[in-house]
Amino acid sequence: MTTPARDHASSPPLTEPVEDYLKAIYTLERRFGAAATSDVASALAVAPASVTGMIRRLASQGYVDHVPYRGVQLTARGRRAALRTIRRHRILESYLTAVLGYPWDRVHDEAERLEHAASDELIERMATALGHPTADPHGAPIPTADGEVDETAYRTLAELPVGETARMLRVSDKNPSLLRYLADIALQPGAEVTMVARAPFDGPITLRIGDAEPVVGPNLAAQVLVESITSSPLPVADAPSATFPVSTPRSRARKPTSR
Amino acid sequence: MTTPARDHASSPPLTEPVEDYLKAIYTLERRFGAAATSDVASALAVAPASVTGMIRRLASQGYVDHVPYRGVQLTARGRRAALRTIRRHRILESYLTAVLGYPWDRVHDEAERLEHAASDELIERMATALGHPTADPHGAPIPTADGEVDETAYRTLAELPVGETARMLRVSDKNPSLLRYLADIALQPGAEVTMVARAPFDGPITLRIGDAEPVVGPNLAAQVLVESITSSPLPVADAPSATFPVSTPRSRARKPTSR
DNA sequence: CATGTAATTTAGTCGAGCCTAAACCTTTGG
DNA sequence: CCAAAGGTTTAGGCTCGACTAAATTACATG
Repeated sequence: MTTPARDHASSPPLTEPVEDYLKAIYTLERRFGAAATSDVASALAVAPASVTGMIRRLASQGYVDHVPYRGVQLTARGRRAALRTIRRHRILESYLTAVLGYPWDRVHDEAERLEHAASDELIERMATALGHPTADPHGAPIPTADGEVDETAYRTLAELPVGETARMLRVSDKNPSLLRYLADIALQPGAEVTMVARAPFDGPITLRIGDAEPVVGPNLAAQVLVESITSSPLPVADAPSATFPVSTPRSRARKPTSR
Repeated sequence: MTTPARDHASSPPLTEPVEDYLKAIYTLERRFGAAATSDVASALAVAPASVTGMIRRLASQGYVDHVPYRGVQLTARGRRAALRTIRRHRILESYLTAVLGYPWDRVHDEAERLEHAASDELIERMATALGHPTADPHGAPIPTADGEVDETAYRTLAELPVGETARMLRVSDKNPSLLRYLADIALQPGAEVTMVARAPFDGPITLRIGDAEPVVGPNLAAQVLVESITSSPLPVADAPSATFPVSTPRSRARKPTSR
């Protein structure tokens, strides 16, 4: 052991913009395999040229691999950093919702700012206070402190065959009015939803949630992730649970295939 | 009423450094009547020339009045901004201590970062959760949401005459090891302390706190603010209070005399 | 009252992140 | 297969907040 390989030493602390870039790249990479400059730019509301500049810096510090004109991918180091920020964000959202009574459509912005300022200690205290939740209020899985996440790709509600019932798992936290509407029709993580009918040509979709039969557009349905309920009829609501759904644990993290 | 005097409209949001400068200037101004460039510099660990630069900007935006070579003072606008940040800081400290179990010697740094990121809504939710405390864990008064603070200048423990008893009110939150020591000898806000003896020539000071008689240096005693107990014998501890002392309300805010 | 010292300000730079405009690849459609 | 269209990068600038070094002011003291 010459150099003790202090590999994941805490590194110099990342700036706020850097954390935001890494988070955005992580998400885009998950979705498309690599993050395009213009997608990062619009995710961060920044000019494409600015992205190129930042990417150069990130690459020089070993957070991303960049093939000019071809997009970026996170290195292991970059991935670790991104997941750390995402963990903070999701624990903050969980805490704000469960403990401080924030409505689920308004936690995102708050968490977005706090995630850069909160110490590891604070985050872990919050996680402990919550009993180490595995998902945030929108159903997004919370990475563990050492960078494991469930990255399973679930189906969207739009893809659910007519007649089938599924459990609502997750929705993006970024659209407050969508979230308010979903709360209205009781389509929240943990809820059971049945595909009653789907009009042709991307027409309206009729669901059953509890006793109600809301009709929603295909765009909305495409934003909601679900998991088919094939097995047990229904194990009832899992507990006298609070406002905040502690989702069932899902499959373990999985390293991205390096193609 | 022509122009509705939207005087304290929220203004453009302040940057982190600006909030830090205003806070530092506020504190120094309270202590010395005006803030000297070099004092601001050392409070913020920044070069004096940097302070001059920032002060120029703050003055041009109406947050401070600057007389070159003579120091700065906050304008009403600057004072409002400073107190807003201070309120955030102190509520955060209170919350972290009372709800999340932070020890009082370690809340400062965390609050220092969060105070720039937390929204008004978050701060008010925390304040509500705590029952709108009037002082933080170190005894510092919490400004109200509309900028009122108790600015009474209390005596230090070092000034307490021999034989007199006082109530410990406050100590700076910035020195963790001092805070740990104070906790050791039970010298915390609300505690009763008696001046037993004071050795001459700034010698050691003997106190009585409960049944113990700790001996402390004059430097320490000078950092602790107290209030003489002249009136009632002692109204007992005010409640089955938590770890966090909700100090008694003190006299109202008072505008600084403009000399 | 002159002068040395300490505090303050000016002058000139720098890096981080952002911008616009212009040049440059890649891809795709004719 | 060639050219237009998009996406990407380069070039050149800007602001904020910091720095050092050098000039300037205020003040204490002999």
